Amino acid sequence: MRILLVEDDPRIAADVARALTAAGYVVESVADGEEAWFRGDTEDYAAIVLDLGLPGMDGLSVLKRWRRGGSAIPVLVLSARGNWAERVEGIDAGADDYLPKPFRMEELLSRLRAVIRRAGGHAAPLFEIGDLALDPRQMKVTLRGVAVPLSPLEYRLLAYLMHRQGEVVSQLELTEHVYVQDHERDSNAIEVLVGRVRRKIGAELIETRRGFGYLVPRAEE
Amino acid sequence: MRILLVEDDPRIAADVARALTAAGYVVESVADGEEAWFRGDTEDYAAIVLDLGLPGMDGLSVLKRWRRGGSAIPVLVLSARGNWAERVEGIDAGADDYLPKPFRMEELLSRLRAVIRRAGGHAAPLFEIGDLALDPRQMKVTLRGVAVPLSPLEYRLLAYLMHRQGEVVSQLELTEHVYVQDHERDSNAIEVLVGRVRRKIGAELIETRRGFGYLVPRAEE
DNA sequence: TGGCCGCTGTCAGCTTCCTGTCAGCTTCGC
DNA sequence: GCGAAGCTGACAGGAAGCTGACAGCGGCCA
Repeated sequence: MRILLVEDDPRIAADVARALTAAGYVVESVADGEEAWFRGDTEDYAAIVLDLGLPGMDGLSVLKRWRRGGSAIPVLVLSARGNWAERVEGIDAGADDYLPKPFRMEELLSRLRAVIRRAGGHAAPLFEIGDLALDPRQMKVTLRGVAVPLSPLEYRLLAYLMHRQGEVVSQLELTEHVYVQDHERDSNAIEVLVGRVRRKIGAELIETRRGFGYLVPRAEE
Repeated sequence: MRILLVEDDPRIAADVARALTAAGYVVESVADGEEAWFRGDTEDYAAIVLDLGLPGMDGLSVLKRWRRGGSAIPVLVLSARGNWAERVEGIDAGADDYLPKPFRMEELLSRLRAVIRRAGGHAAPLFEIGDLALDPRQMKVTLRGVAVPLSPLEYRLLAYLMHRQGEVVSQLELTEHVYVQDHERDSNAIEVLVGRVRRKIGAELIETRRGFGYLVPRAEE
C-alpha cells in the first residue's frame, strides 16, 4: 500500500517513513507543498500523511486544492501540538483525521489504518471476499478460517487488490504500490507474484484482464 | 462503582470524569500525587485511573507506594504521548494496564471495564493466552501454572507483545518500548531477546511475520 | 577485595525463506 | 493460426531471522 508522506522536517520524515515501511507500507516522501500537491493530484496513494507547516505552499492550501480538485484520498493531518485553530481548519479543509505532534508511532499507524479502512468503506478492520479474509492488524490472511502464509510482497499485493476490490488494477499500479522504488518495467515480477498468491489462495480470486491488469471480483458467491 | 481519577490537567480530568459518570461510575477526581496516594491508600475504589505526569508526587511513585503497601486495587495508567521511559517504568511498576494519550474515551472505558472485571475474579492474571498468563501487578509470568523466570527486558518484551495481542508489532516499535532510549538500529538485540523469551515460554507463542515484525496470536486453543 | 552469577549486547555462522530472472509453455484476441 | 500477453516451474543469490558462544558489566556475598 502506497502512502504519500508530506513532511519538511527531515528527522521526523525519516522516522515516520521508517515506521510506515516497517508496517508494510510503501512510502514516498515529499518535503514541500508544491511537490506534494502535484504528486497527490497525479498519483494514486492509499492515504496521505500531511504536515501542515510546510515551505512552498502550506499544508492546508494543498489539502484544499486536492479537495477542490475532487480528490477523496484519505488524508491524515499532523500539526503542532495544541494548535486548535489549525485543527479546526484542517478538519474544515477536508482532513479525515488529525494527529497532534508529538505523537506515538503506533498511534499514527492505528489512525492511518482507520482512515484507510474508512475510505475503503469497510466498517470492520477486515477485508472479506467469499471465504477469504484479510486482517491488516495481524497482517494475516485466512481462507475458510485457515491461515494462509504469505510473504511480505505477496501480502502487499493481495492487500492492495482487495483494498481496491472490484476495480481493475494495472500492472504498473501494482508495481508502484508493492515496491518501494521504481522497478524494471520489462520484468515479469508482478506476474510471478500474482501466480504465487493465486497458488496459495485459489486462482479464481484474482482475475486477469488481459491488456489491462488484475482485479479481485466484487461479489463472490 | 467508585473510581479514583488522578489527573492534573483540568480539561482532561473533566472530560474523563464526564465520560465515566455517564458510564455509571461514581468518580472522585484528584489532581496531585500526595492526595492521590492518601486517598488510594485509605479509601476503597473499584479501580484507579492514574495519570503519570503529576505535581507533588509523580504518578509512578504513587503507584509504587501503593503496591509496596500491599494494595491490589486495579490501576489503569495514562501515559503521555511519546514518553517511552514512563511507559516502560509503568509496566515495571505494576500497572494493570496502560493507555497512551491521547486516547478514545471508548477505549478508556473498555479497558477500565476489563481491569475491574479481572480484579473481581481476584488475583486473576491480566493477560492470558492458552497456557500462558502474565500478571502485571506481580510482574509474573506463568506457564501451565508454573512460574517462568524472565529477566526485566524479557518481561517487558513479552508484556508489550501480550498487551497488543493479535497485532503485528514491528522490531522498531519493540525497540522503542523495551528500551528507554534509542538503541542501535542495526543490532539484532530484539531478535536475540525474542529467541530467549521463546525458549522459556515456547516458540509457538510468538509468531514471526517476516519483513513486518512479531505478534502474539489472538485465539490460541 | 575478589569471585561468582545473572543479564544483555555483539558477533559469526547458519538456516530458512523470499524473490527476480529466465526459458518455455499456454491462452487469448484478432 | 499468429503474435502478444500472461503463466509456470526451476534456480540462484541474497535478505531476514535464529542461535550458540562469548565478553563486559554490575550486583551480591563471603
